[in-house]
Amino acid sequence: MSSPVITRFAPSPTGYLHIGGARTALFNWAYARRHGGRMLLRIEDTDRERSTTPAVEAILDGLTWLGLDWEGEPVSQYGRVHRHREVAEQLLANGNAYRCYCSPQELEAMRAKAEAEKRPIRYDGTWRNRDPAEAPSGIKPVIRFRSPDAGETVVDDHVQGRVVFANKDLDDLIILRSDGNPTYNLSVVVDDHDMGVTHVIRGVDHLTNAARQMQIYQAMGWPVPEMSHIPLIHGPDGAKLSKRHGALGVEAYRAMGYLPDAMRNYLARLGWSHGDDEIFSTGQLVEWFSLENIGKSAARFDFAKLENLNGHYIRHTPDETLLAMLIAFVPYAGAGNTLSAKIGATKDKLLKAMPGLKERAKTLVELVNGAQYLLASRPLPLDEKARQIIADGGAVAVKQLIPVLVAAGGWSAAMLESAVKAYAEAEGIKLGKLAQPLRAALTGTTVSPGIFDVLEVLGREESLARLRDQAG
RNA sequence: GCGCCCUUCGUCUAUCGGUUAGGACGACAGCCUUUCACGUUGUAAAGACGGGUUCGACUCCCGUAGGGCGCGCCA
Repeated sequence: MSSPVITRFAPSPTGYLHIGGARTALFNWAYARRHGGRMLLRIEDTDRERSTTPAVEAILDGLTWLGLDWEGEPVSQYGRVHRHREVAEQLLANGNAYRCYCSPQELEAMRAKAEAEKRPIRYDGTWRNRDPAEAPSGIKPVIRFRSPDAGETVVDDHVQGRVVFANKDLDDLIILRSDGNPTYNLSVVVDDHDMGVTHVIRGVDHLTNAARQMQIYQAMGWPVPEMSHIPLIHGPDGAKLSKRHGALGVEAYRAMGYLPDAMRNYLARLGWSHGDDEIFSTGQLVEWFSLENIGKSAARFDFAKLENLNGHYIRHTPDETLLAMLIAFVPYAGAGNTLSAKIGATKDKLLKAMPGLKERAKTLVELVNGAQYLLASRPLPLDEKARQIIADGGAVAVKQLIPVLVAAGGWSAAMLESAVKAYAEAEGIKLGKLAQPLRAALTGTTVSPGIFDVLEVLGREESLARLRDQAG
């Protein structure tokens, strides 16, 4: 029996859960599920300056919204500093680490010089073999890991393949800061080891770290977990994600009205594939997921495709469920909470209109917008100009009434206009005759997006019925 | 600058030496619908470039170009 799979998602709480992190979490989650294992959650909060509690909450929220659950309580990395220090001391004791008394200024100068001379930017090993007796007084040392200076370190990665690093290119990294706090590469190794993580799945930006971490594993005589470094997600323009496009937190996607199911499906398909399958359930994802089918190149985030998928999921969600989702969504839409009361009060009508509504919406935002004609309070709020137009009447008024309706009731202009025209044509009557029923629409009770529904509001049910018969 | 990685339609991808290079989104055109949407049919659209290896390369190797990531007392 092989040991159970344990994966982990280890975000640093310096901001929201961004889209790349969400996908990393999804892959870790899917892999663990696939193999009947567990996914752990560890908050990498050793950077006390930048870690915040709201960020932790945002991450937990995001994961929960996406439906990605983890095993047990989230582990605070900072809560384990004592253990990290202990390991650093151990490394020091067995000669795999040493104290370095270089000041930050010296290091900065070292980097600047290397850059000016177009040499690789690395720590020069000043204190590597220097007698600690020469240590300047008053300077608190850091502890550096003694990286092997010859040979190579090989990362056998499930996604990247066999990646070889020459040890001479890996300098002696700091594992314990002068203030006694551990740094990332040490903490990760210690935690992954102590937590029994068997599979590390994270972004390729950690590939070089993987090599350094392997050296620490080896120095400690610990088994190295299976590594998988997944490609990054780029913005639509191929460049790094920026705030303007994909680098939004998942809560932004929730606010845009995307469904978690669609999100999961889209994210899974971004960089991973199962033949030609495009739309699949989470169950299928779990059943099919494998590291081997993760591509190696970065993928661009494509809103159009996400939107299409989301429309699919909206259409295939049962009306009652969708209504519930809509109600739950409103507080996140940022449109103001007055809507939520209205939706509550309009539940029955909404549910009735849902079949027509959901076919036309690609996001929950569009769904709300499409339902405006139901949500708008009657009589519709009219400005002075609109009032005058209504007071008038006659043929000209129809064309003027349409914009009023559009503005006041949330109809689509194109839809309403063509509906009115088509209706007049079908009835063989002049457009002007419709002024009165259009006025009624402003104070009436209900309409829905299709032409038949708009006609309903015009109060001509009998003609409507006739048209429907004609249509078959 | 040094190291590592990547490169198939506009985008996400399939292909794991032999295919008319397939699918999806998007685009365009038609059908359905007396609107919109949904649905549906079809069309255009790709192996970065140059060398090898091979009977045969999108697929393997080398180089070039382009892109990405890393090189913090950040994670």
